[in-house]
Amino acid sequence: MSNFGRLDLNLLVTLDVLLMELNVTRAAERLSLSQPSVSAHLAKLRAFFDDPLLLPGPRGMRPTARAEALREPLRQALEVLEHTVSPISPFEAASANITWRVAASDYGESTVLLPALARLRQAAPNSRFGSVGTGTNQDCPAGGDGGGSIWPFTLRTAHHQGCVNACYSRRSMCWWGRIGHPALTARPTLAQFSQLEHVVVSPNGGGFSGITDHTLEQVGLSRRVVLSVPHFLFVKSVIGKTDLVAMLPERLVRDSPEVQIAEPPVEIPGYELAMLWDERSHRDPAHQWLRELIAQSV
DNA sequence: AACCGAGCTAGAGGCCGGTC
DNA sequence: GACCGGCCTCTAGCTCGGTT
Repeated sequence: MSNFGRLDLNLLVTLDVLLMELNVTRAAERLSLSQPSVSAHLAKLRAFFDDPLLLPGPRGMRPTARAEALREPLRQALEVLEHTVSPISPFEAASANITWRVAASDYGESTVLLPALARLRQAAPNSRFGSVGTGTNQDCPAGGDGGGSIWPFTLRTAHHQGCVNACYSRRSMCWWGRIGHPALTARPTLAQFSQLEHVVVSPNGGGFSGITDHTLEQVGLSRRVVLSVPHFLFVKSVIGKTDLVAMLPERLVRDSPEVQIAEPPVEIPGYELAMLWDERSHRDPAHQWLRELIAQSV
C-alpha cells in the first residue's frame, strides 16, 4: 500500500468494529463515537481502499469481497498491536525463565549477592544469574537476556551517567593487619600510621588512593601505598601473611583468623553500599523484582 | 494568535423493508 | 401504493486540542 504512511490507524479500528457489527450506528456506540463520525471514518476507509467496503443491505450493511478479505488479517494485526501496547504484566518470578547479569566486586559478591542467592534460587528456580566483574571503564550495563543488570558496591563515576543510584546500606571502614603486627598494638600517631606500608583495593585497577588518602590529605599527610590490587578477598591473604596494613570494610575480614583489627589514629568516613542500574531498566518488572530482593537480603 | 483537524449535536434527505 | 420506522449519509455550526 503506497500511501500506508498517511493512513490514520484509528480508521482500522473502526473498520474492524464495522466488520463485526455490520451497522454504523452500533459500531459508533461500541467505539464511543457519534454515528456521523463513524460514517466519516467509513468514507475515508472507502477512499483509502478504493472500495465501498460496506454496502447497504437488508437490515444493515453487507461487506464487499475486499472487506471480507480484510476481516481476518485485520483482526489478527489489531490483536498483535493491542498486545504490544498493553500494560506490562507483573513479573512472575516462579515461572520466569530469564538471565540476570550483575556486576559486582568480590566484596559485593560475598556480602550482597551471596545472602541474596538462596532467596533468588528459591523464588526464581528457572532463571539464571550471572555475576560479572567490575572491569575498567564499564558503563552501566544495558540489561541481560531479558533480565537486567545491577551494580552493587560501586562508586558513582562519570561512567555511570544515565544510571539510577540507590543506596541501601552505609558501611564503616576499619584498620586491619596481621595477628601480632606491632603497629596495631602500639597505637601509632597519625604520622607513624602514614609511614606504614599500605595496600589498597582498586576495583577499576591500578589506583593507589582511596577514602583514607582523601582524609589524610585534609590534614596535610599522605600514606605509603605500596600495593594496589583489584580484589578485596586477596587483600585478606596479603595482610595476613605480610606486614602490610589496610583500611577495609569491617564485614569483609571480621571472621578471618589471620588478621586483627585496630583503631586507626584518624577517623575514616564510611561509604555507601549502592546499586546502580541503567535508567532504561528502571521500570522493568523483572529488574525491579531483583533490585527489591537484593535490597531485602542485605 | 491563527490555523487546522477531529469530533460533537442537530437537522435534512435518501434508501430499504415491513405493514396496512 | 402509501405510510412508517430504521438506517445511512451529508451539511452546518460549534468546541477543543495541537501545531505553526
